[in-house]
Amino acid sequence: MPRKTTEGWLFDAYPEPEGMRVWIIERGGGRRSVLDCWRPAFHAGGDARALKRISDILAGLPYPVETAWVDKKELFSDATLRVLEIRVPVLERDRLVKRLVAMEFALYDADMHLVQAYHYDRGHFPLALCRFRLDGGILSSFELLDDPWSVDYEIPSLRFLHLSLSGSDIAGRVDPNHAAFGRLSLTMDGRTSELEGGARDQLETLARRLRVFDPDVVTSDWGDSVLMPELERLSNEHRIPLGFSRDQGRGVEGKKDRSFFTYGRAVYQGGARYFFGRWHLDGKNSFMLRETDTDGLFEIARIAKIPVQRAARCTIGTSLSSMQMAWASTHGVLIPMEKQQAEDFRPATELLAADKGGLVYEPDVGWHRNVAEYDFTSMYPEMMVRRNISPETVNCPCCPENAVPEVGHHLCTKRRGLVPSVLEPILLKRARYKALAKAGGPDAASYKRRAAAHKWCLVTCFGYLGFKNARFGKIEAHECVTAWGREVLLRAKDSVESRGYRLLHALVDAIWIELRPGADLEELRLLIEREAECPLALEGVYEWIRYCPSKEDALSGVPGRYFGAFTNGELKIRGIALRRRDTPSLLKAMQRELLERLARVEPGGDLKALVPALLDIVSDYRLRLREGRVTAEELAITFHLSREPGEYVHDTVSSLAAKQLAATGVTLHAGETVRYVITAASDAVKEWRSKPLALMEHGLEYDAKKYLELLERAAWEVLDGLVPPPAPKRRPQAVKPPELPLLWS
DNA sequence: AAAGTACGGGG
DNA sequence: GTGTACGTACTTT
Repeated sequence: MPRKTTEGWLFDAYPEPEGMRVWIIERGGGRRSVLDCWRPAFHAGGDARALKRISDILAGLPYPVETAWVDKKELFSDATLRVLEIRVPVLERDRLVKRLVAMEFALYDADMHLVQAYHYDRGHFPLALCRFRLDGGILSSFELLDDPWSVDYEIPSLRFLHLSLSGSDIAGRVDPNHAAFGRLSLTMDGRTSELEGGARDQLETLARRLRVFDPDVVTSDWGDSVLMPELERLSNEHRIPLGFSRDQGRGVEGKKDRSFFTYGRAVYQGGARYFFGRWHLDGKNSFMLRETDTDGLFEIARIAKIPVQRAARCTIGTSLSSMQMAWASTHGVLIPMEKQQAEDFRPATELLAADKGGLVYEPDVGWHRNVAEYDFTSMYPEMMVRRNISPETVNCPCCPENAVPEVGHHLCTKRRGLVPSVLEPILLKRARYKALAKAGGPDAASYKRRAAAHKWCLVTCFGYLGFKNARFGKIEAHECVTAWGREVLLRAKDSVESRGYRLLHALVDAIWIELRPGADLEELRLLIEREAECPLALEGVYEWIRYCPSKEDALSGVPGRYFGAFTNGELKIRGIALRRRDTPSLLKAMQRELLERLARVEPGGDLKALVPALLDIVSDYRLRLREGRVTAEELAITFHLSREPGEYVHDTVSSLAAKQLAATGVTLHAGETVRYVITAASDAVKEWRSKPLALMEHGLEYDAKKYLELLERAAWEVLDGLVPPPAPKRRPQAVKPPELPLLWS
């Protein structure tokens, strides 16, 4: 058997009966697969009797089992436990674990994703550069030449092939679920070609291109939900194997589609299609790809040790979980099968104090000039790292004196927590990427996307602490974070006000200060940062900023609704129609035009002087609506289904649009998106009230009166406070959108 | 008046 | 293979 060493990147890994099949992209360009005879380990604890019973079961298994006694740490108690380490063939683990769990044995490290467990155990990660020692087809050892925390790692030069359906995005159709199956397009080396001929010819061409070009990555639009399933069907029907997997012995693995809830909204994920020895990445079914492209995706795969195809499709919570498990695994800490920690009992009064989230002030409603905004950078992760907040460090038996403000919890000072240990390198790496991006250069954009990927990890980490199903979550730890966050903001407020500045607004991790002439911004920043004990950055100085009033009560403000222009002319907009996905793009464009005009005011200039120009803008849009100079695209309302169409109780224009689509045979899931136009908002015939773009065959029909109403509302949202309030008519509140002739004539 | 429903955030 | 916030605005019944 030939022995050799080769330098290359660990490209793919998946289980086989004898171990892990590993694909390597060699520095010289070769693609080869080898077998790593690895077996996963899990651990069993319990008393002597229980372990004896396990030994008996293991002895009766028809395959080889390795066992050893090892000492491991139990995370929450910090106790050392002697446990039985069990190693079995990869493909046997899940069945054995299921059997032992059913017999109520205490198992650890037993339900991790197998490929992730492989990476933790071996100490490598996806896309790691290694020197591999090969013994024929066997991977006998390797040397890691890479570091997941390095910022300037090399990525192998990958061959991409992009698959899409032409005609799948036509006429505002959101995805091909709602359109006919189009023609297949291939893009390689920047050249796109449409496949010609009937299904047979197209399949043969595709199979040939895959074979000849041999891509490492097949990217697609809607590959998971539509393209791959359809190609599979055709491939079976015409008996033309496509060879998507580079591994000749493997087909394509399918995962079922699902709808789930996250951040209070439904998400629909099309069933995944995984390849072997090659990747399939569906750009339309991956949050990470959409947000951060392959730069962020590879970054996540490397630090979370999750295979790239999977990292593309899983939520960041899963990636974060993996980082925590990797940390536990390398630090000899036992990983529980599922979340077992119950919430500690607390008296009702404490619960009340602890349940508050971030601190929120009511802004000083109105238009303001010369305002500085400072943000605490990564406030929650910073608190976790700085204050050592982790599920196992909360209310430890040893440090009652290290109290957390308000909530009645305390934190350990003796033992470094798992969560801060995992977060600290992420915070540092993100800061390095941000600095590199700021420095410019050819890779600046790539660094920026990697920093964005890290940002998502940091954002998620806080939420995950309070998630009841998280393996390492604990609600008390979550409460400590928000409590410290509130303390930081309170200190900042005191710090600002004690220097005689006026605080206009404060929101979780941001503060807005009315500046005095000659104020030293950096001095102020340092002062607040020192007193609040959290890193602070100047977000910018506003030439003007408006805090919008509540529409229920014109005298009170809404914390998250404001817009302003920085002195450099850039806009920051929050909470108004322009920011909402369900606002027609026509109205977004109008609001943006108004705001951009306002942003061009000369320093210290009079905003009210711009009113005539602003009213002209509104008039133009109004006229366009009246004269029909608008497209369906501009009027379309994008609407996110929170349930299946049939489950809606009320017939809103949105649910009616969804129901119409469903009636034509389109299966819509919670979490999917429908775009529609309001055709006749109050028509007695409900199906005539709105129309999905996908069903729009003839000319555009729209409810001009309704859209004009929405337009006035959107215009008013920006202009309120600059133009005189409309005379009250039947409705007494001055904040209601004005009647047309009164204000705009 | 009450209940149903959608949205944002982070950059 | 997983975060069912939480407050506001608007609509339907």
